[in-house]
Amino acid sequence: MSLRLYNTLTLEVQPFAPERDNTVRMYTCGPTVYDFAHIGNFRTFIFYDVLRRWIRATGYQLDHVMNITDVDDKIIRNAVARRQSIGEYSARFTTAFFEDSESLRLERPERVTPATGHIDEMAEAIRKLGEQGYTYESDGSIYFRIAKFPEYGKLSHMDFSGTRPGARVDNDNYEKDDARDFVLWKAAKENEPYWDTVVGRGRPGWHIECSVMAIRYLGDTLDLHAGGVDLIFPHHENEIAQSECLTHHLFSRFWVHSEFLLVDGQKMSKSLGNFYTLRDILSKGYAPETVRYLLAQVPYRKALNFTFDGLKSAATAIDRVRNFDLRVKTGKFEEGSNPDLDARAQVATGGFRAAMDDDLNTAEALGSVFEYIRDVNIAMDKDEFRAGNVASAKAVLDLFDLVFDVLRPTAATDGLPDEEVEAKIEERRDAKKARNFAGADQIRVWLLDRGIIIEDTKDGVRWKRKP
RNA sequence: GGCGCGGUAGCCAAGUGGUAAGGCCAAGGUCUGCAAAACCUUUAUUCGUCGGUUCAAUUCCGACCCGCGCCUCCA
Repeated sequence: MSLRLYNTLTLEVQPFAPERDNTVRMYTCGPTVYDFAHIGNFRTFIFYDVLRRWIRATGYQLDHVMNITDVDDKIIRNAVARRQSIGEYSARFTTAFFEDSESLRLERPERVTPATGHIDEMAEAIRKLGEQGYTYESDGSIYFRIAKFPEYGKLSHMDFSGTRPGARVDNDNYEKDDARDFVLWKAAKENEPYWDTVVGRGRPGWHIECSVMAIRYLGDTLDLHAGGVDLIFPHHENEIAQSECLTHHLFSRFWVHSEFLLVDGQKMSKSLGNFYTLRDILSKGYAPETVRYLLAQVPYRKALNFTFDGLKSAATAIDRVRNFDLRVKTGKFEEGSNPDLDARAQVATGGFRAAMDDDLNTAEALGSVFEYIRDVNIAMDKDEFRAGNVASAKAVLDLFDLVFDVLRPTAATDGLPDEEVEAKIEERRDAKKARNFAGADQIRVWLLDRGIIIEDTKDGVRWKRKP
């Protein structure tokens, strides 16, 4: 079985493979850096990351481009309010975004492209669209005339044929011929940053940056374009219109969209005020990988209701896998190998792969891992697990961690050094030998207070740091 | 109103035309000096409601109810 993905264009799950050679050309809509990203935003970025990792696990190379929207109305508004340039203002949040991404263990796309680094190319694209008659000007701004693109609506599956033209006014008070027309280029206004370009003085509309940067780096036709479901209309619909009128080629073969993160059953959003940033969560003492696990475990096309109970549950589930990992890596097993257990591992990895191939069904993939863990724990309890089975157990854990990447605890900044922990464990061992259990328990509590958890096993003492 | 998604145990959640994975929580138990970890048992005669097709439906069809999202900036 090979990778299949739900394509918003066709509303079907379809086999996915790159069109040319072995490289997947993928574009994802990145953050608008006007504020800290919230964990709803990060649900989508984690989805990109899982998708990336599984595309590579499938055996493809990746050329993944993600934009940074570093010029837009909110950035301008906030920068002006602080008497900063938009560059100064957005730099801070771009940095914060990548810090958060790193703590969530998100792989960095092959190319990260800021909008402000591509203004002239956007202007040139707009000029070309104008040459071909797809645009019109109004008060110095340039609009895309959707009436010229009959396929408009094919992604969002909306029918615009009955849309009546008429003078309507959008939020920015720009005049448009048709309510659905969208702005490609905004005329310079007072107190706003602008660029002098072949289409005049002003700044780009939002949608054009993605079209221009995607085509520039990945070619006329992408294999895959991803984003949150709220971008289907109008953003991605507009990208298609611009791009396909520009190149006269299909813009993207696959469109893949992640569902929302909800809070109290409602979309998490800045405007509703019901959002948490990653920093909010971490300050409550949760490890970033807990957030990663929580957001990755629910398949990306299902809305996920965020709760702190869910977060706690995620932390415990990670612990279960880590305990098993520790048991595999530190256990003392008899020589030899139990063929049944290697076969069992095969079933687990096979189930995991099949689930991931099926439109990234992470929930089912996890089921496969947890069933394996239970069976092997049982085998270990019965002393049926052999040293020769360690390799296949590690293979299951490696496959799990290739996607979920939560086994490694985020390093505590102020932990007790390993040597001190070992020394204390030695001290406790002596106390136990002398049957001084009170003393031994005291040491255990002392260590626990410092985040060290001691476990006595028949093979000796095992310890770990509290997550 | 149009388009799309969803309603499965206390919570999260997978799934198939033949009788419900997995995780968390809870209770009891095994093991242990005590813990921890691990394991065992218990927890949905039932999958929003009502019809239909079928030998058989949670899974297919229809109607209805409820929730969410997009249709305006938005992951």
